[in-house]
Amino acid sequence: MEKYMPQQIEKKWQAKWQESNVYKTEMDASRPKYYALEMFPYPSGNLHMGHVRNYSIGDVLARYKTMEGFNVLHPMGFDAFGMPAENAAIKNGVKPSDWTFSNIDNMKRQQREMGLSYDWDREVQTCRQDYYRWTQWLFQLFYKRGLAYKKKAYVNWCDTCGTVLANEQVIDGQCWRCDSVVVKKDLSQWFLKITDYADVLLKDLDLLQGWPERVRIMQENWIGRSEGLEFELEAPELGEKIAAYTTRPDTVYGITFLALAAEHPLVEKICAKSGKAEEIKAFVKKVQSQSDIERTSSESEKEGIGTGLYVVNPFNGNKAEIWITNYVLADYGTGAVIGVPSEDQRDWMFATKYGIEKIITLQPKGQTLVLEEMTEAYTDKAGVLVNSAEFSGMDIKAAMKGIMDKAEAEGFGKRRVNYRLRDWLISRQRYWGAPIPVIYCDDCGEVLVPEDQLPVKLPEDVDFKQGSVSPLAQSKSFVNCTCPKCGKPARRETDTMDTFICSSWYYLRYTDPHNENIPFDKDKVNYWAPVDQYIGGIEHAILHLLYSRFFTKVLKDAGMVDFPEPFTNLLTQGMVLKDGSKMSKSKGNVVSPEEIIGKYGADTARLFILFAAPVDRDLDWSDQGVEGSFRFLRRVWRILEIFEDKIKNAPDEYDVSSLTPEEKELRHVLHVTIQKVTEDIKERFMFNTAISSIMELVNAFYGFQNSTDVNAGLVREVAVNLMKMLAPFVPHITEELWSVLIGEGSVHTQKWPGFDEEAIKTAEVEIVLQINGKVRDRIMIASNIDKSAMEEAAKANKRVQELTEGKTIVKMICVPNKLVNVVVK
RNA sequence: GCCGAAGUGGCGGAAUUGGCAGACGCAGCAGACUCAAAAUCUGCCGUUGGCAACAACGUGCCGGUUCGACCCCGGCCUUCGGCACCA
Repeated sequence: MEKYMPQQIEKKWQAKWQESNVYKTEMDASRPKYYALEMFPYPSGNLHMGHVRNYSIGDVLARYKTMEGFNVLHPMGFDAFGMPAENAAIKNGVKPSDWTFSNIDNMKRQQREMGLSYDWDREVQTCRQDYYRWTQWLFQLFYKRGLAYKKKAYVNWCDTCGTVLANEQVIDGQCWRCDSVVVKKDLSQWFLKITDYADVLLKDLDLLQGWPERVRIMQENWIGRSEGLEFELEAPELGEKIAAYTTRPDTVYGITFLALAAEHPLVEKICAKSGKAEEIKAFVKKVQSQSDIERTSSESEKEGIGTGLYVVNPFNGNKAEIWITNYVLADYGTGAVIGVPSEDQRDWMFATKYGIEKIITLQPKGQTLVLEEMTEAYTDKAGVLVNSAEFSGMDIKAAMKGIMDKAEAEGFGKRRVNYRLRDWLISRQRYWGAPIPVIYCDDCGEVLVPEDQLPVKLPEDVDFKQGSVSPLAQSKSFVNCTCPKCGKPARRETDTMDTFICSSWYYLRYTDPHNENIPFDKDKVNYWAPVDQYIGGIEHAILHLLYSRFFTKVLKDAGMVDFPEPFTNLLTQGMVLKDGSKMSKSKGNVVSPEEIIGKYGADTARLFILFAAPVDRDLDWSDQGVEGSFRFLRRVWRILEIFEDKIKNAPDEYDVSSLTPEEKELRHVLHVTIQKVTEDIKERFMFNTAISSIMELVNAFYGFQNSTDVNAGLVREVAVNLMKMLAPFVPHITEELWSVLIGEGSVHTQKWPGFDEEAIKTAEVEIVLQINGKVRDRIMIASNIDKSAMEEAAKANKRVQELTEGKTIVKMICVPNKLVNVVVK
């Protein structure tokens, strides 16, 4: 055998695998399937270590499941629409498509150099017409089902990106991509009605037992369900009823004002009637000029302006002044909030600031609150109602029920569930995305582009000069069209879709990527999907994972898939850090995968990244650690080289009973390792400990490096299983060793090894002897002996005798094959 | 503020169901091989005391349960992540 030369053998095997198409998968209803999926990347141009980690984890699973006998689907593709391509066009004059495709080519090359077992025939690229045609088709499906609509609304606008953003894409009031401060704009935009599915998206989180709990909790919080009462308060001077929503109906007798959002639809009418029109308008203008950060920070000052107009509390006929405020959100509940200063801290501060009356309607048990002595609201949800007409004297629970019943009986209110989740704003005023397939006609209004005319293609005659808003709007050939209904001249929608739409269904397209008639065949999708194991970063906990769940539920309702959830199991990998912080160009701590692979080979890179930390924890990159992984592979190579002749010439079957005690011990270690590695991969995703136990096996193997007369059958057994167990982690070196030493077939198509129960058993075990819980000695005893025999062995021990002399043995605790604890006084 | 996760040697981490704390690796130290170095192989490697056998201490802090606690319970501290005027 020659020296271990990773670069040579890796290139060789990558070429062979590609040539023989070994990773191609076909549907086969007679075999159990396994769908392993890593989140597809944005084609930024180069893989980073996060990708390497992501794909290494997925590849181990895919290869392992294949060896276990599953029909494994393991595809890869590119989330290829988006701003960076367009920015490159603006900056360098490159066409977004050229920029994207050349980046894809480079990243695919890098992925191939990692030795990943993808079925490249199934690749999808969301920016290609054969894909976005179906993205548009799905948009129309949503439209036809009443789930896509256009409305004028105050939306998030990023000036730097020149486009609107979804709520999920605003992080701390800033654009998720460029960190610019997001402002509100009143625009007419397309939305998907994800709120229709809020309830089921929340409820079905229970089905996702294979997801990390924290991700489920994050989604639960994001959806934010609350129950309460919505009721109407009459405003006689306006001739209107104003609806308000509260989760504390028990406090309604304490209402002393009504707070409206600055964007509330009645603000204009209020101005007309109030006599303070100019002041109110000035206040509203000031509020709207504030950024989201200023407006939504809980520390920021609550401000408002009294309108002099009032509403009537329908429960007790009390008058309450209407205030316009900076803290009520227009798009949650009804945009109007009852003010109950004595039982809500924010209302308390607001009322104190503006001299608004406070009424106590709730008293804690065994205590009497007096307004003059209070310095803050009483917000505990416990106590007895006072000043609340027929509800006085009731506890909160009874009062809540009674008050809501009353509102419903008298017809001015209704129980209601509210969600924090808002509809998904999907319009983007950008070029490099899937055009929204809608036409506007002066006579017919909003018309869908007929299905046989899909895709609505992106035009080529586009000007990307910086600052130009919505490049598509400038392409006359794109905008001008005829109405599919009446044939008159019409205009095309010039907005494209949020790229998160493209990524909300790609995992379904992989099951049938070349279908030209429908997005995917029902039989195929129901065979392969849902994804058995999805792997990706925690940063998608809400965005992509919530949108994909929504899509799947709509497609299920449309009869296109039979399953309610797209991803049965989710693994959220940790980040790859260097020197304790995230790798970034600005910090200058980036380690390039290409460089590492060039120096040590892909196997070393994969091994290190899987060994250095558990998959779900952050991993600190260590150049010395990489050296260690490389050393281990050389060590494997060398021990097999030492035994080359024995391995090649030994039979597969041999007489195990003829082994020496030392050889039996090696065989014991082998089978314990098989058991441990199998469990670590299959049950626990603990690849780091799986690798460490393989290292222990190799260490044990080295104990025989100078034993020329060691049993050849055993050596072959150890070598064969060592190669098989390492194969999912380091596919190239194991394939090379397999071809040299075994010769037949590929290591990757071998059956995953089982372990021999007999070999795992041992005649003797070491047990610990404790006195009062402290370890005092260790002895070898026969395994699986009964309790009394263990006690006898402990009592016979010299150390135990010495240390218990003159003391009384209270009791003895025996744990089979582990320990005896002698309790003495 | 609310919700969640984590805290173990010089470092990454292990201990799967309450049962030997520190597997495996990195770094370090020593030996073998070598003219020498590198590479490789072998051994040592939590702290303190001791020639040693061994003893005491030790999993963020304080307390509890237990024969026995990194693990369970109560109360804190620190770090990280998510949400944050949602009425």
